[in-house]
Amino acid sequence: MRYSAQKGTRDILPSEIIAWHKAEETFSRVCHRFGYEEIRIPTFEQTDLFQRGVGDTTDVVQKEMYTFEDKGGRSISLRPEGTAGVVRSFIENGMGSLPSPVRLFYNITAFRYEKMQKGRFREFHQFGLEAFGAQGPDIDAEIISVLRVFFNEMGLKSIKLCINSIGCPTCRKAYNDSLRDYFRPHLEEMCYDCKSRFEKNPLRMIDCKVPECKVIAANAPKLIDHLCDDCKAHFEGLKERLDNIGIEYSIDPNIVRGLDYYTRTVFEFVSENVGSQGTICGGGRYDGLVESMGGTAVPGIGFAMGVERFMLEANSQGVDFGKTDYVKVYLANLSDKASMVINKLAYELRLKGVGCEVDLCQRSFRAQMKYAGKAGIPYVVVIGDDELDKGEVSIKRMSDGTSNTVALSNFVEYCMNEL
RNA sequence: GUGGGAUUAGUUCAGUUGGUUAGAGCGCUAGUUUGUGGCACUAGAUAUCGUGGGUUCGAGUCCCAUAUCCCACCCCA
Repeated sequence: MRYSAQKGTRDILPSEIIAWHKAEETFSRVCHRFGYEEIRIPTFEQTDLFQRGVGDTTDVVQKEMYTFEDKGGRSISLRPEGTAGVVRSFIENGMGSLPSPVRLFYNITAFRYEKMQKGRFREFHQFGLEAFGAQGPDIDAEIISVLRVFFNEMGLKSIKLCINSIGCPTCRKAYNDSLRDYFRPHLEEMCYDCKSRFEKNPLRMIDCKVPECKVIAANAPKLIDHLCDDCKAHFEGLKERLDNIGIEYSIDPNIVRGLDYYTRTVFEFVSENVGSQGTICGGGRYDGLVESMGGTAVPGIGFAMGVERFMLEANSQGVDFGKTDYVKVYLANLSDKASMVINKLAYELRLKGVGCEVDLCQRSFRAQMKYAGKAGIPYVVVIGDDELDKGEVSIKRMSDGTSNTVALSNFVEYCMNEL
């Protein structure tokens, strides 16, 4: 045990990969069904892209990025999320001139230098999606419904949707003023951090974890009650659309996304079972982001789902991912002569698209049967000198032990059609 | 960044107040009279007991350090 996987990284072994394929395939299928197309973006970008895109003041950028200098002296960072890179690509490739909306999805790894715990890794996977150029709440409802369809297709029940609006820069400014009015009389009783937050970012005072502050903050005005008319109309529009298509949600005024770029709609899909890492998916609108990263003013919206967390939830809900059936038939040999014929047959089967296995370990016949049984291979054909003489083989179905006799000359075709 | 638990075979774990060659289940390999698997039975392989120090006649067991894993807080996906 010389080497072990680095902290926060893990191997996804063959026993798990079935579930991953199912999830990846389902996500991509559902996205395609809505008109989204896949994009693949680089694993690293220049550090500045994330500082600007994700936000200089966020925890993610301040202390969780894998940043290093390359041999040309450039500061490079492994992507901590997908949106910044997709926005960069959108601008760089002139996608603004494509018919709106431009809808993209992705399946990426991302990297955050964090202390690990359940459902949190340093290298982790995200399914994500971004849509550019749609202003109104229809697209908000659409991306939420992408997720609902995905969960439904995967057989997941009871994933709770929480929505909120965090307004636009205009209403946030007004809201900050009313927050200061509220907190000003209580400021003396509050913690050091909150006192310093008071001027800079009173929004943060709301989710302070110090018990005394919590009591005071409980009755603070909610941003959602102080939205400007446009933002309020947008939020009402979203609720109306979700109601219309029958997607349930609850409004959680405490959802404040950790990434700076969000505006208006923010939402989360939360596990109802588990607690702390229960946020399976988070997303929202980012109307100012493209412009702030050097593009034209184009509204955007997207989400990212933590695939590891999704898997955790799927497993705890007992989702059945099925099993693979790549190998259809095992060709057991009874002699060296038969083994030669078998190798030829196996090659031909594989050329024709039938998965099969043969003995590679010089095992006894009995051991070959044991192997085929343990490997879960559904059919076994035994070939020895008798079969070669008669020109006939019998194909045994392992599930019930019954067998069929087939002419050797017809064997490949039989496998292609019947197994 | 703060706090808690753990580390013994491929894996899950046992290991008494410190005392001889460190155990079990599962898995793996082979076999149970030579041509039909899953069950059962028999045999076998595999451990520098996380690493480095220390105490002791003697350490898997006690002490110190360190690494790693797991979990919670914070934050997030």
